Amino acid sequence: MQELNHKKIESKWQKYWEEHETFKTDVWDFSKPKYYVLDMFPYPSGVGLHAGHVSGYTATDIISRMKRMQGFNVLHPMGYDSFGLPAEQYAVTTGNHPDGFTKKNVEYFTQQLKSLGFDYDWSKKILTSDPKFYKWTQWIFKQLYLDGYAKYVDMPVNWCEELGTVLSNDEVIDGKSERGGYPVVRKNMKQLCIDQVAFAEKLLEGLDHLDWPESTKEIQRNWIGKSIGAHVTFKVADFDEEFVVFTTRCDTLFGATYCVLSPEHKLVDKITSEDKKQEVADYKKICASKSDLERTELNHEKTGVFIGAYAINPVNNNKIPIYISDYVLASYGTGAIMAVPAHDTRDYEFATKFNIPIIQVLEEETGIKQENETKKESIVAIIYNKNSNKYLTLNWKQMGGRLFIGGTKNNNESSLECALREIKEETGYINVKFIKELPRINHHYYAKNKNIYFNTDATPLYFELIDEKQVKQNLDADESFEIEWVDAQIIEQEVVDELHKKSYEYTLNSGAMIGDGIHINSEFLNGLNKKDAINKMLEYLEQNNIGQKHVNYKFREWIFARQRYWGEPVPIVHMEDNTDYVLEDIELPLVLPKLEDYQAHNGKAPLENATEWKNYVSKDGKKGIRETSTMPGSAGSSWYYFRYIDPNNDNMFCDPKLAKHWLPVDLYLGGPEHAVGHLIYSRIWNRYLYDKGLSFVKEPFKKLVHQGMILGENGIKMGKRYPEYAVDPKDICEKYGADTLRLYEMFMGPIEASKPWSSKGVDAARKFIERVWRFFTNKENISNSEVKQLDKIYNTTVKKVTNDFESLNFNTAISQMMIFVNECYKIGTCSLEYAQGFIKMISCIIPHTAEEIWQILGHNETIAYESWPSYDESKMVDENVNIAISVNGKLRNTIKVPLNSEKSYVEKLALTDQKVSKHLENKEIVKIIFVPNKIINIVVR
RNA sequence: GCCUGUGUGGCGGAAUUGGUAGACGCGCUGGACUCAAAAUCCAGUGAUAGCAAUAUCGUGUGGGUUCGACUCCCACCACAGGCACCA
Repeated sequence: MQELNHKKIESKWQKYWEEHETFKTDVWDFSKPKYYVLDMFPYPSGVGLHAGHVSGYTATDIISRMKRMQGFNVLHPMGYDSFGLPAEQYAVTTGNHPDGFTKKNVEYFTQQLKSLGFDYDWSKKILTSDPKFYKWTQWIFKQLYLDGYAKYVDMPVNWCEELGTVLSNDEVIDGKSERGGYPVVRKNMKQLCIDQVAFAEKLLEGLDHLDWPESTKEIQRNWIGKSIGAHVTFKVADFDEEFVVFTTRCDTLFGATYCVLSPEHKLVDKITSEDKKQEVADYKKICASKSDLERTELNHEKTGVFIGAYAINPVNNNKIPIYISDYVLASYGTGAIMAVPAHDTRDYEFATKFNIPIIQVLEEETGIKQENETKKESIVAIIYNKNSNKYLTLNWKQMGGRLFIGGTKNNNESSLECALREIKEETGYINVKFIKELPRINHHYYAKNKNIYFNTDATPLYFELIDEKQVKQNLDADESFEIEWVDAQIIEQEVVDELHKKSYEYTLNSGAMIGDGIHINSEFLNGLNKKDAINKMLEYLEQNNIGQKHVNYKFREWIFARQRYWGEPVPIVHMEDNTDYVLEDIELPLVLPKLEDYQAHNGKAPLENATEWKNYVSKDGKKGIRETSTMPGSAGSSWYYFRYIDPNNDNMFCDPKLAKHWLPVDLYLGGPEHAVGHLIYSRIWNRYLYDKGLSFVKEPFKKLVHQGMILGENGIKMGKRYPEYAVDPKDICEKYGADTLRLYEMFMGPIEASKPWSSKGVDAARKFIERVWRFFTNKENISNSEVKQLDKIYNTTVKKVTNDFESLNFNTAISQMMIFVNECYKIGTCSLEYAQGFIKMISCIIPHTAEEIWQILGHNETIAYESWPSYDESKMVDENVNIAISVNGKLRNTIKVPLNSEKSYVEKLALTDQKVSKHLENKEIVKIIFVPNKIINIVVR
């Protein structure tokens, strides 16, 4: 028997596959069902593959190998997302064109991927920075532009005057540029954008049908941020002006007591009163110098300025003040809101700070509504003692349990007066400090002592105790309770009355009532719940022409231009006559010119320096300047999955017949970090092409799986911080072989989980491969006749491995294969048939070793196209089966009985079993539960 | 704060239409082989008590449903990821 020499074997088979073009896919062969399995293509950095790449690529490799053996025509391609920052940096620092740098890295990457034995069809390799590829990136962009989805839009950006450039949010710190510390302001500028909002609804709808991780779908939904509401128009008092607000709660319009415009709102300057001009200008200045990040900072106390103008509430014609505040974002909705402090936490905060009236228009309802109720108004007073951290309660014992102070209002008495009176009468405390009034509650209850059903409008009030001073109580005859100070825990456990419980809950929240309830103070909405009231109000708004239903998205324009060199040139020319000209198809690709200086100076795009290149003269002699921004990194990756199918087509981005056959991608694997970037952009581009009839699927990626991170042996992310714990796949490959690395990474745990590296685990993987090698290359172990003892384990293994591979549970598939090998060792022999079946399965994970064993077993051809093993269910069941006997759910013994034994038979054995019967002594058997072939449970008393 | 996910031996991790918790691997212990070691093969290995048979406990915490709960329900805690004044 020969030694397992991984270096020899691996290079031998890699050479074989390459020479025989084993994995070349004939995309025009439609005779077999297709299977398209795709990895997120890497950025070809100089450092090469890391351990995380290997786990993802091995997973798709296993699937593609299995599918091929199952008779699918498999497409498993690889390429490089080769435009982008590191190559740009290289150009800037060395002054060399990034092309060579990229080519070198691509070569290094490809060689590494080949050394891992992945079954990529390298004839389909693509590079996004290759003019042959980006010709079509430009072409698709052109279609987007011609169809109006790509356009120049005026939008607010972070502008730094000194640097002369636009900065992204994370490049701005404390209102100053990260580099240089120059002031940054928000400014409107023309930007080349793609209107992704136009696809929002289709993107949301598409998510429902995708086999993707729920978390990723949720991230995309949040990102799109759909909210259904209404636009409502407010007129400005004393001006011939109006503004529109977006609200999801138009049912609360009667409670709108002020409006807020974002400081950037275009109406602000027009309607600000003379005496407020200075204050408003100052406030606007402060806001402009803040970045988005700062503006949305946590625990940021509300600020704002009254601008001296009033709006007219369109439903009741009330004059309400207009403020500006940075809690209203210019970029969301209409940049203006109606504020309903009673039912919105932020508005409540603002209103209490600026002493703006709060009108409650929704009341929660507690208790059960009855016929013939007596209406009344009442209060609930909650008193908190700061010093003891306790609340004052009245313990009514059998008469009603633990309550706060409650009482009915007298005529013309305010809630506060009533509360103070009741506190004094019932408890004798006189020095309490009023903190706040909480939302009113509509409560139904039955008063036993009076035999009356009441419906009370109850106002909870919150007080703090100033001192312990008490006067004599003044109780009615039917009032009998103990006064007790208790802590929050007791309140939560013992205050069960719905009204009092709810009142207490309100003390814990902000003063705004967000929940559902019935409308009050709202004229035609009174008595309706939230949903009905929204519908009725929408009807009213539309009838009276003051608003209409509106759907709003957080999703914004996708800025599609960067002031960088190493990206696709935008095929647009700004002509002398101020028109924009899009290049003809024949003028594509618009090739990126070489430059002497690749740096962006003063925020100007490097291509500004390409003087010759950027000056454009059309056939008929018209002059213009080319767009000098380049496309963002995500452009090429938004459609590359098309190009793999037809990489050399010069007439089209992809032949429609091929696109129709091969898409969607059946399995897409890559890191979760692309959840909202690449994975949304790809869906948008595909959806656009679908609507245009150029793609034939609504969604490009049918099933998506994210591979988890491989952590260092210390459980921390590999990287610069702990270089001693970083693992380079190259070293493992060298020392243990690619097969060991592949097997180990698949055995570590579930593919989606992040898991720590273990060098012991690598040893174990190598050990298992050697164990397989030793057994199956030893001719004495392989029998030409059947080995019946292996029937059950073999068939079970084939079934489990097949299913586990299919669902990407590679760790459990491997463990099952280990069980099979253990069994082979135990028995000492294995039939040729089973040995071959086993080697076929494991060849997906350790292809080099498996090919070699396959050859030793007597084959001349590659194992890659052998048919996948099948299994026989009937051979998977034993004649006998173990049944667990439990007494009151506790396991007492297991017995072996014939398969499908009757209950009566098992019951008799169970009851007379020695180990079991002693647990039955002196007990009465209540019942016996029997699950065939599994368990029998005897219930005793 | 909100959304999503996770929580099981010394470690990586199995097991969910509710039915023998801890598969498989690592580590550890013992045995065989060997002059010896490595490698290999075999056996054992959740905790506590006990010589043992065995008993009790045990899937983040506390309750609940059930003959029976890692699995279902309620509340809470911890960690990870995402969003965050989105009207």
